[in-house]
Amino acid sequence: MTTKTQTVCRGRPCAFNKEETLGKALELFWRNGYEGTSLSDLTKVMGINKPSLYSAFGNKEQLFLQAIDLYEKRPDAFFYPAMEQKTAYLVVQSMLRGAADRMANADHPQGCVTVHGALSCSEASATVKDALVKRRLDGQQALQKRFEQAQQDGDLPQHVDAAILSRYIGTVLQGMSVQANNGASTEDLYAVADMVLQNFPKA
Amino acid sequence: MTTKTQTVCRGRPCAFNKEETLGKALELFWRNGYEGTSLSDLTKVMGINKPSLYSAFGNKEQLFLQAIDLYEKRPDAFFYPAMEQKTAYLVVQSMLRGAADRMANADHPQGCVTVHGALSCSEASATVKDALVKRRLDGQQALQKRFEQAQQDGDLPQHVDAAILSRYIGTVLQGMSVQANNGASTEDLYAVADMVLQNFPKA
DNA sequence: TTAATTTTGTACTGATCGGTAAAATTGATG
DNA sequence: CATCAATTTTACCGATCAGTACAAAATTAA
Repeated sequence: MTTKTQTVCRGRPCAFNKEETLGKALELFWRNGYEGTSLSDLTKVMGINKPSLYSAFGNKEQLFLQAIDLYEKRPDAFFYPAMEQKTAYLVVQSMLRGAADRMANADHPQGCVTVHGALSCSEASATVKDALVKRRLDGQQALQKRFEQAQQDGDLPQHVDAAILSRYIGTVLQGMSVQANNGASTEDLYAVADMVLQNFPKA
Repeated sequence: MTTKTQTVCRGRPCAFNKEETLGKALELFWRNGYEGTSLSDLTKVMGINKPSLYSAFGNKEQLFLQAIDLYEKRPDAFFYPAMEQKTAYLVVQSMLRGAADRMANADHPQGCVTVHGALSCSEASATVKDALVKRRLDGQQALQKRFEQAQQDGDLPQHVDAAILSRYIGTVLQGMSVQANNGASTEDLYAVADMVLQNFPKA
């Protein structure tokens, strides 16, 4: 158990910044998927050798899971932060526009790594696939809870089924991830987002 | 160039039905993706040896592309057939309900192989990924043309942007594929489809 | 029967896969 | 300076990857 910044430790100090290195792994997994990324690719991009990678992150699978953790916590994550908007409409607006901005951003791979990381894979990688499915379902459920809260707050009509609405928004977000993979621009995705927002149930 | 049924040929006859065998390859690619499927997996499920596979289908990449061709032409394909409905609304209704039915059908892998086959992959498989992107864009463009026809027919309002509407529907369909991968049932997907249909622009 | 032709099963190729053993290197501690 | 602990580099492991050489088997044509 090593802490990220160098704790006062004996022995040779770690020559790389763990979080920064993990970010490079994330970028690679994001672009090429879990099975499309090899350890040689990883060590090359991360700038470390395999034994360093294994001692710092465990193995390929654990490295991936840690990269996904970083993905959801990184500064320009948009999903969970959007949940803090004041009304259901504003939550969805922030979420869809955030998705349009980020998913087609050329500074990093297109789409969402939670969708692209391991949508289909061999049975050997089932653990990773299941972890991503769980992330997606967790996000959807959190959104459902947010909609239920909005109904209590009075900014989302009572007749709306929060489970179905959150599934619908989740569907659009995941579809936008595929669209970004198709080469859709932020502008293209904004148009889709607006279409959803125009029909969003009003209080 | 061998034709599918046995042409009158010299030499030892082919011991397997090419299209049927291709169907088994499709099922495997569909479930595990292009890179998640190995030649050993393929030969095992197809019931043939590697030299037979190579002489009949070329190589792994060409086998995949032929499997995708089969996918779009198989009896329970839903996308292009839906295009023949009489109005834009009916086209979309048929498309979304067909997707809900087929994508969560337990008789075969969930979702759409055009989305799941190679969403992310190593650069070595870029050809396959690009082929799938092209399929998705082709489908979306065909839908756009259908919407433009509907506007001429008078069953879709003129003010609607056919390009944006087709992108929106494509987004939902692709999102439904991910939802099916998450374990969503046909019922779940129907609810999403209904949500889209309720807000679909009326003539 | 024999020759020609095609597919079959077996066994193999070099390359790469994820993962690790072992020794050299680095730095803090005494 | 010597000791100890951790990380580094180098080299390797068995397994699997996609793809193929080759000869036995099966069929038609002569």
